[in-house]
Amino acid sequence: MTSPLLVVVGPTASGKTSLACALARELGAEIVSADSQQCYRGLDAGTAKPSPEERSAAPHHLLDVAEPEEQLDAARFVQLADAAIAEVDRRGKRVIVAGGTGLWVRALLRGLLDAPGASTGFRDQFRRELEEEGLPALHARLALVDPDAARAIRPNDRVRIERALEVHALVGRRLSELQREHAFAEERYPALVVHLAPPREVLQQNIARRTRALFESGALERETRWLIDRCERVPGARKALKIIGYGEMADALADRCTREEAEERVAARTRQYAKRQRTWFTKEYGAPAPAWPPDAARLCAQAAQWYEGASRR
RNA sequence: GCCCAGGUAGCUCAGUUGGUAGAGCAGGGGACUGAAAAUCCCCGUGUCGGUGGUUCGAUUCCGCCCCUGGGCA
Repeated sequence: MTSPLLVVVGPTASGKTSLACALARELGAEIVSADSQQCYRGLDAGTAKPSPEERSAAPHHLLDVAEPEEQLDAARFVQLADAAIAEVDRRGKRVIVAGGTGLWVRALLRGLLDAPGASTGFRDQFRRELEEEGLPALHARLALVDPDAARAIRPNDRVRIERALEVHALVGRRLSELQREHAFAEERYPALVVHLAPPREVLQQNIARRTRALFESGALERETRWLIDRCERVPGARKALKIIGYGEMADALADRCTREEAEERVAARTRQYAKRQRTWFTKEYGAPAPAWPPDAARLCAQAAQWYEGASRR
């Protein structure tokens, strides 16, 4: 009933898209994207979304499924991905999951604990309290209701302090307890994970080249102008300026910095992001094979055999 | 040619009333259960431009030299 998944993960600019497309073509598969930014409409070049040509070579799912001002979270992603996988499966085709958002891939394969999503009411209140009392007071409050969570969460990590308090306020149970019970123990899909990780120099070159092209082509500027215009009309769209590239380009357009500074900043943030991804995926799926570039034909044969075995079970 | 201001970490700079120096950024490592391209934690030896002098001791004070800005000729 649960279809087997070939999962391609790796840092940004590691070649996930082209490998996934090549495998999809050979295996007659469709691709489900696990990317927390490419799911938004209008943010294309800036998020390195697969091009129309790539998308016509292999059908992609979960790209362009939300507006930039909407918030797609990990739980919603899992729902959408489950539906997409089921639909592809129904048509008798194989599924490849490709993506760089570690939490989303983990949530898809092993589930999330059972708790409500973000509550705007709670978060507005939290923001007010944060201003009035300061973060240390809120961390101290967490220590009262959930000492284990308070110990595990750094006193400066406002995002996690907020979430832990939120869960406690909403369901009356400790987040630390829910985490202990869940422990990512679900096995939602049989999965073969391919962890792509180019050598550092290759990755840095790819990032530099991609960043250069983003600025040179004018695509980032065009998308940023569109986004800025949207920010003025649609509440909530501003959060997209946090995505690597758009905020920096917005700064350059408003003369808060030069284009060169913006480009350097974008490249640096991308490198840092890639490093966080490498850390996550290495911990999660082990160190990648040192051989580079990956042998697509061999992977393809392996994958075909694996799909075979997995669906026979 | 003269005058002024500088030359300290990969970059931008702080500092040492004389006891060989530290921030931000970059860089490296790590954490991560509905914001995750987010959020957070840890990591700082570098001929303190060169060379003489004064001194127990100079990156710090003095002389000369080199380099970079700016001004005057």
